[in-house]
Amino acid sequence: MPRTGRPRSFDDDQVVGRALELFWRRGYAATSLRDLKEELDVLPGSLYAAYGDKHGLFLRALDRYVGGAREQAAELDAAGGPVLPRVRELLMSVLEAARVTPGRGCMLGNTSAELLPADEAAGRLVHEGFGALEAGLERALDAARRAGEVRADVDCGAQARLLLGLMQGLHVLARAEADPGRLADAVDAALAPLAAQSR
Amino acid sequence: MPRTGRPRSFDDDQVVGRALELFWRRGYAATSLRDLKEELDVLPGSLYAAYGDKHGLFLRALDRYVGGAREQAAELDAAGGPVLPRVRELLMSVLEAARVTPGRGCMLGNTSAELLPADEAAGRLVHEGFGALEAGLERALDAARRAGEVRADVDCGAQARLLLGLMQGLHVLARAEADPGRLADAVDAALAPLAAQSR
DNA sequence: TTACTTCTTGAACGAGCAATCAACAAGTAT
DNA sequence: ATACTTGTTGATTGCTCGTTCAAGAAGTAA
Repeated sequence: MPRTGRPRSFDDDQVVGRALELFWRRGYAATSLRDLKEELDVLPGSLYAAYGDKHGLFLRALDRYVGGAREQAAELDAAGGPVLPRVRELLMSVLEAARVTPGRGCMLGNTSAELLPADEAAGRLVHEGFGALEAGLERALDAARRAGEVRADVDCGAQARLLLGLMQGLHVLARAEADPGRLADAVDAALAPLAAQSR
Repeated sequence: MPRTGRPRSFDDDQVVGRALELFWRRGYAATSLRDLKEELDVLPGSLYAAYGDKHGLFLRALDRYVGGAREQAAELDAAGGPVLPRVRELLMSVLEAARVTPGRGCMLGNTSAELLPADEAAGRLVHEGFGALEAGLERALDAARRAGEVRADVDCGAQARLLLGLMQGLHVLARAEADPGRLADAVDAALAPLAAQSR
């Protein structure tokens, strides 16, 4: 069935992507429609016609971020090979991101701090994102345990929650730290007890 | 030297305390002067005369929170006796607080997410608070190591940063979790490798 | 061409915001 | 009592916010 009417003048993917960048960097409330209009080059009326309201656009952007988190989680146990280095890389990338792109943190954690638990729609997406990361970590650790890379007596579920918690905490701490790299030894301290060969 | 002029009609400590409660629960931007006026029973003019502006009052409230964090940190290695149970209690209290008082999190983490690194004055206070907690944890673990409660090969500084990171992460995760208690096993997973007698 | 549908445009709306200020009140000092 | 200092009061300021809307533009359908 052919569509009728004037065609949309902007690219939906691109607008949601740029909106994500803004909401990620400045937060929900601190990002005004004026900011969005100037960064996205889309006038308020069009934004409202396409996404309902500011909150609707935010949810679209957050949903895209959750998709990215899902991909990151899937990569942890995608290919074979050692898992712990990939987990370490994921956590270290938090500190590296804080160094090269300060003041962004994690969109899930930011949203959690700013809008939860009041905003239920956002809460569902954040919960989904955290759930994907936790499940990805647990699957990866479990596979590593079966492969003998991780000690047999490790509770992979608990460890996954520990690592996810540390990851979110690093995002928070790194914001207040002039040199986020100072926190790197905490990552190794968390991973060391997992390795099968050590100790 | 005796003071002259009309005496202040409100109690400074009480006002700062209630302001902290508001900023803690709702965040900086989301707490309006109208909210403050109604909760504190102090009119805008008086607030500005006493604290300069909204941001000044916020810094006073944040400073008080930092003082509380400092006390918590000091209690970790104050009296003698086993340290690990007290550290465990500190982390578990995060989950308990999320259950009984949902949506508050940690004022340091909240401020970090909302205002850092842009707000330098707030940044100094948050850095001070995190620093006090990290130092308190490290001192406590170090004392426990000397007492034989903690394994001799533990890097107490790295562990302190790990535990502080986990603590902040739990604040973030607990907001998105219907049952924060689900995260308790992550706390035990973090502490288990420290204990001298285990394994 | 004409009718119809959808999207864009940009000004405008009411609401809420942080902050101000002149008039007034309540103390102290002499 | 008078002068002086500081605090309170609450209406008001200018501004920014998210949102709306009527008019026009750009496409399809017949």
